[in-house]
Amino acid sequence: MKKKLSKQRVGKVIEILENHYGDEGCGLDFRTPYELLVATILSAQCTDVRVNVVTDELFKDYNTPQKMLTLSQQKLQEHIRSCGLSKTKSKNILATSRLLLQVFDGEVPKTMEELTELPGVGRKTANVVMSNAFGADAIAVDTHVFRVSKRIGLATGNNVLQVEKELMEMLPKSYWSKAHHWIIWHGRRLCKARNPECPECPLKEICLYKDKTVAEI
DNA sequence: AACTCGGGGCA
DNA sequence: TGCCCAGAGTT
Repeated sequence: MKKKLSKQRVGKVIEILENHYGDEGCGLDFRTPYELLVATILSAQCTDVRVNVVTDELFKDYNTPQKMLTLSQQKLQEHIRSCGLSKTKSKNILATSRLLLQVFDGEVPKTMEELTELPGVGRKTANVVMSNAFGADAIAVDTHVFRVSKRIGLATGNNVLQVEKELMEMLPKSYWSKAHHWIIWHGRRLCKARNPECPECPLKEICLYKDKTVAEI
């Protein structure tokens, strides 16, 4: 039996998150489509803070497919070492850059189908590019968004597709991008997968998950 | 659905 | 030391 979601409640949750976080934690949405694509590939199993440190340096000289391909895989691997999984990621970034030049005329494609064809680009990365770079009607659901949305009562689904659909239904489109950031930031800072800091949480009065000390989601 | 990739931050 | 991290690909 699914719990019913109320738009009124959702509005309250978003209002609280906005007042609490505002412009904090505006991670990966300020780059060009290519930079955003590369940064998001790098973000797998790695915190946004580390991705930003690495890409701030990397993109000074290598912010297009052409420039990226002047790097050997070995050299790129050294640049992105601290993001982890650097062997796979460097290989995928170079293969993707090659495909962009050979198949997509040097541009980042604008459909989910084409994006997910690129090596190292899965549903989540494609979604981030579609929504953040091209303003498409999409909300990227990662582990934080999935967990936090369910805890604070923005979604009830049991997979990312359901949660994505619910969030798009429950949130005004003008808030999709901002809400996405707030939810992720909240998941990093307080609503952590394990040992969430509920006493510090601005949502503790209305959260469905309050007072839990062990993660169940 | 479960497993692997992986270096660095933090307890 | 051991655990964890804005996922993707393979089996």
